[in-house]
Amino acid sequence: MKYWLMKSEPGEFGIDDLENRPNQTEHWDGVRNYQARNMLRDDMEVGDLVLFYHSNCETPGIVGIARIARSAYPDHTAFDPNDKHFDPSSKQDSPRWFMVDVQFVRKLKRTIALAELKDKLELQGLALVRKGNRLSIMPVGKEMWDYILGLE
DNA sequence: GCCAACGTTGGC
DNA sequence: GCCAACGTTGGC
Repeated sequence: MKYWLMKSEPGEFGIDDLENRPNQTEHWDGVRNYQARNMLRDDMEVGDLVLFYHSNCETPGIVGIARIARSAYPDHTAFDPNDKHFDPSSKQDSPRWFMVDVQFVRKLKRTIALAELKDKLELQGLALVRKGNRLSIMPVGKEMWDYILGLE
């Protein structure tokens, strides 16, 4: 089993939104970055666990845990001209973009803020804390996973 | 709202 | 293939 971190803007789709979805499950659409896509498409498997991260908000940080409920399949929002993630170069018979389904597991007791994570020597290898990092999906090693949840 | 960092596009 | 211009991400 693998571990991940996925970013979302709570104003768009936050941990509370996931918790309140039917089945507490939602597809994770809109990934439009090749590096993130490749990991999502090639490496994410059902049962993998995810740190749910809130970005672009008052206190950016990790707020909950989710699990992968379905592995990659074509991101249909890329086919829809009315969707803000529309990409005319993604075709039905050769999709460029993919998504997975993510299921709510639990919220953390508190937000583990980015500012706090940045201070930890143990996490210096994590892409999240590197300056200028913009990757919205990234792998998290088991040791870092355990360490981060130990901060809760 | 500002702006640094980064990715993508397209002219050459 | 280079690189300037532009768009986006996301912390602050």
